[in-house]
Parts: sequence; structure tokens; C-alpha cells
Amino acid sequence: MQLLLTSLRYFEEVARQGSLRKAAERLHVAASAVNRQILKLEGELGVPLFERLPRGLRLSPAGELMLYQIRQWQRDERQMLETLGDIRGTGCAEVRIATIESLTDQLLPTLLRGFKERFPRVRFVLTTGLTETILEQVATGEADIGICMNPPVTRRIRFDQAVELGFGAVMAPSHPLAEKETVRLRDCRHYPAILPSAEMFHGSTLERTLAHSDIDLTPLAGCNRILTIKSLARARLGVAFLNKLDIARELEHGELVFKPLQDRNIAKAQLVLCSAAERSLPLAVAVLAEELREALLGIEPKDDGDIPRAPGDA
Amino acid sequence: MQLLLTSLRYFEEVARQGSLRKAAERLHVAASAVNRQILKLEGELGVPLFERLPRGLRLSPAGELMLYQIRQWQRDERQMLETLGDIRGTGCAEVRIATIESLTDQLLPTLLRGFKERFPRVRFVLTTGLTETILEQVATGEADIGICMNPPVTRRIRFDQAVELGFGAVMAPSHPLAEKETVRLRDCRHYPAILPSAEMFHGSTLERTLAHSDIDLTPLAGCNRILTIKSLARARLGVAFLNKLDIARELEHGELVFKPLQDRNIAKAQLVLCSAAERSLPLAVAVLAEELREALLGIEPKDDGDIPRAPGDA
DNA sequence: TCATTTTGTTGCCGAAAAGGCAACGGTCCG
DNA sequence: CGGACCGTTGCCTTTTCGGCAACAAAATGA
Repeated sequence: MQLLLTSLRYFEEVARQGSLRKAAERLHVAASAVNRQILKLEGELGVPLFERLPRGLRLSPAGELMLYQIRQWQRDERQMLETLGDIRGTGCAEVRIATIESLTDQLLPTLLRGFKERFPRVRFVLTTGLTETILEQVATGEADIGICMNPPVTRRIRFDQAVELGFGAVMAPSHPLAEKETVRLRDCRHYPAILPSAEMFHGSTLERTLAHSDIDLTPLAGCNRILTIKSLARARLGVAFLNKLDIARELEHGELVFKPLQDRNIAKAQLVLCSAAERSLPLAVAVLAEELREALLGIEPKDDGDIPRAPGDA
Repeated sequence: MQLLLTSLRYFEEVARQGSLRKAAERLHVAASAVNRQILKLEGELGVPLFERLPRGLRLSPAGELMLYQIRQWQRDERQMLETLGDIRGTGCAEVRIATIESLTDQLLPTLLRGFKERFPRVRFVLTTGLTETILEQVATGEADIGICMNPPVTRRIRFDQAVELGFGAVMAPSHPLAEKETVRLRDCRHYPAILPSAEMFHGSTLERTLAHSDIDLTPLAGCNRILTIKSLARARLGVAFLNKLDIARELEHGELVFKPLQDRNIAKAQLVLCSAAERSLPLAVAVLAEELREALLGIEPKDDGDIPRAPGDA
């Protein structure tokens, strides 16, 4: 089974061996056959791919580029066939996603449902964690895709997409702050604050926001689940600090109110899609990553604060 | 000219049209020919690529994956041919690099020389700038590759590689501090400091380091060129704060001394190689990026398998 | 309901491409 | 000089590919 032109395979082997005859031997064909493919390739491309030396062939500059491309294609091909083999055999390809809790409530389930319809045989493995562990899972290959908040730039990780999320105060509709038109951090001082646990707090947008101000909140509780935080807020126990995505569903049903913080030094809440830098993604994963990207873009269509760019680029 | 198997081209067109005959028409071949290629492909892969409907063909899950891959290959192919065309025509392919000043002294020239030997027809366009402008150039496509320090995670940018650089105090060998075994930030207070200009200072490792301490340096000068900073330091006018890469050559010749700062809250100096997230790199660029990556890894051979945590981006 | 259209599919045959074999003209090395 | 190795070319066979016509099945239209 081979998806690439035979001439490309021949080319790769000749480049590897540095000799037509040796390559021909390894390919189990006559040297003349290999030679003709190479000559034809060069003719069609209009560029010599090898320099002819008395002792054999050496890659030309153009040939080096070509070789690089072909090797990449061969990797793609292997991966493709592997995935197809999975589909034929066990009947499913596996996509492993490591994500923060925020997405597991609404966005990810919706997305995966759509994906499942397009690719019925794909199986998902979802793990929820904090940014640090997510990055580690992606780096070690335990996960194919990672979604995390405000990650540090890191070796071994490729950041495929970043979206700014609205970050602000969250409260029940009957909470006094819900009446106010604009809310600033200092306004929240006088109400009990529902905070994340120390573990989740570390490195969070909230921590970085507080670091830039000298406001002391009056903590009511520290929870290690966003679900808990939301429940407490819904029960009118105090103010929480979350991003819009965390409470997408509650916003729809009017169970919670979101008030963007109007302070100047508000830290950015950046949702980032990432994958292992050194691996080219398995196909199913690449497709899902694509959809995830679009979904992320759909969250916050406003395109400000980022690097400006003329529209219209594929 | 075509580098991919004809069956893949046929497949793509059939998938696009949803019908053998329509595809055949657009391909200017008989429907039977197209059909045979598809059947052969499916036979060899062992997986049906289409479901047969009374009105035509629709992609199966496996077919969708295949289509995705083929489209990617077609993009690669176009790009490949374009690059080859450049080589054949004007005689050179162009690689545009936007970099910080640190690399232009030693590392980049060395690298480019080696690259030039492998690919004699490649031409370079080098622009030096600050992290912010570098990211912008990469995002807009003005540059193919960017090398910058401590970049914020940004949409449209893919970070291909990140390396920690040693950051510390730099002085002439005859400077009093050069005698000391360990140097801390507070030790530098009493000597004139050679600082970068406000423009360069903004967002720099030095700024972030100072922000974590309450030490006031006694500035002697603010320069907008690292070259100037180094010259002043060499002339024993004071202490500078640079990373190892900045003074690679001077270290070799013993003209300057590097003292890593031993403070606790020292900020990381992270050198990052990046490219436009949405573009697959032109081939020559990809190859150069690869070499750059290896060179970057060579700088700081300590293999920090751990993921560094660096909170607080501007 | 029946004819028509549209679909994918298959057998047959000629055309084109690829491969095998042997020979030729080089260069290098002993 | 003679062998060893190289890429290349001419001649021939084998394989593959494509076009044409015909077929069965399903949907469409009157």
C-alpha cells in the first residue's frame, strides 16, 4: 500500500543511498527504472534534484527541499494508514483531550456531539485538570490536545489558538451587586467572596488581578470545583470570580449574572488550545483541533487587544 | 505537473462533487476511469471511503479523514512547486527572519552560513526589532520566522521552541564585582548600572526581575543598542544586565564576565522561536526553523524536562 | 404505471507508462 | 591497463490506465 507516487519513493531512497544502483537494489527494481523516474521528475519540475558525481548522486539544494517534503509526506502517510487501520480494526480512533473544568460543562460536550456525528467511530478520552497538569499531559503525549488558561510559553508545546475570555464578577440575580451598572474590584470588598482553592488559585487570572491591586477580599469559601463555586453563588452566598465560559449555561437560564470588572489593571483570562510541538497531530485530532479552534473563536468574536491583522488570510 | 497519485486527485474531486460522473467531467476523463481509481483505493486501504447512495457518493468517516489529509498534501504540493519555481526562476528562495538583537552578533550568522552552504540559492532578509514588533511581523507574514524574548501567548502565533537563557550581571573582568563568587541584585546597587532604553526595558527580563524586588539601581546610561551596552561595560563604566547569548563572543575572548544573579525571585529569560500559526511554513523556512531549534537547544544543554512556570505576562 | 434520467459498475480493447535486460561511455583505483 | 562502479540509453515485455459501450438499480416525471 502506498499513497505517494512511486517516483517520490524512489527519489527518497536514492537520496538516502547516494546511488542509483544501491537504491534500485533496495527497492527490488532495475537501476534503469529508478533512473528514469528521477529523470522524469527532474524534467517535470524543471529543476535538477541531484548533482551527478562520478561516484554517485548528491542532492542539489532543490533536492534537499524536496527530500524534506517527501519525508514529511511519508510520516503523514504512515500516520494516515495507522488511523485507517484503527478504523478498520477495532472500529475506533482515539482522541485524548486534557482540559480545564470550564469547558466540560457546555462547550466541549456540544462540540464532541457534532464531531461524533461526522466521525461515528471516534472515541474520546477526557481528563480534567489544572493548567500545569494539562501542559504536562500534552508534553508527555498522554493527551493529544490540551485546553488551559494562561499557560507559560513552554518547550514541547505548540499553542494552536488563544482566545481572550471575559473575566469578571459573578453573582445571583438577587445579589445587591447585580443591580449596579458597573462593578469594580473594590465594590466586591464588602461582600463575601467565593474563591477557588489554593491549588486552583495559584497562577489563576484572579490571583494575577489581585496582585495588581491592594484590595483584600473577604473570603467566604475556597472550592476546588467550579461547580461548587457556582452553586454557592447561585445560593446567594457571595460573589465569585469566573469567566463567561464557566457560567454559559447559567447565563442562558438567568440563574447567574456576569459583571465584567471595570478596573484598569485587570489581568487577561486567556484560553489556549495547545498540542505537542514535536508531533504532527494524528488526523482525527487535527480535525477536532480545527473545530475546537472555530468554537473558541466563536466565543469571543471581538478581536481586540491582540495583534491587528488585515482580514482575509487562509 | 503533479506530485500526488492521480487516484488522490480523483478522490478529492469526487468528494467535492459528490458524484463520479460530475467529477469525471471536471477531470476530463471517463467516469469509469475515476470509478476504478476509487475502487482500487478502497480495496488497498481496506476501508470504504464513500457510502453509495442512489444519487451519488457521500464520504464515509474514513473518507473524511482521507480528504482532510489530501487537502493538506495539495497545499504542501502547491507550496513546494512554488518554491521550486522560485529556485528555477529568480534563482533564490527567500527566508525572512525577524529577530532580537542578541542573536545577530554570533549565533544567527554562524547558522546562516551553514545553511547557505546547504542551500546556496536561498536569500535571507534579516530585521532586528523588539519582541512586540517581531510578533507583529510574524503575525502579518512580513517575517517567516521570529525570535523574541518572553512573548505573551498570542493568537496567530505558533511557538516552535522555547529555551531558557542564563540571565545575569555583566561586567569587565577588572570590575570589583567580577571578583565575587556569587552576585546578587543588591550587590549591584553601589555601582553604576548600564541599562537598556525605556523602549527596550519595557517587558524585559530585567524589568520583571526588578519588579519582584525593591532594589533601586543607580542608572548610568540607557542604551537602545545592546552593542552600546556591551561597549560601556567593557570600558568598565558599570554593570550591565544581559543574558549569556548577548555576550557569547566577549565571553570567549575574556572581555566580559558573566555572573548569574543568585536572587530568589529572578525572572526567566526565555528565548522563543515562533512562526505564523495559520500558515504551514514554506519548506526552506521549515528547514531553517529546524536548524534554529537545534541551535537553540545547544545553547543551554541542561535538559529541563520540567515545565517551567512563569506567571505574569504583560 | 411506465418511460426516462441518473447513478455506479463492469467487460473489452487500445494506448500509455513502467520495468527488465543488455550495452555504452564515463571516472576512479590498484 | 583492467576491473569496478557509476549513470544513461535502446529495445522489448509487462503492467496499468483510460475510453467506449452496455448493464442494473434507483429515483423522477408524466
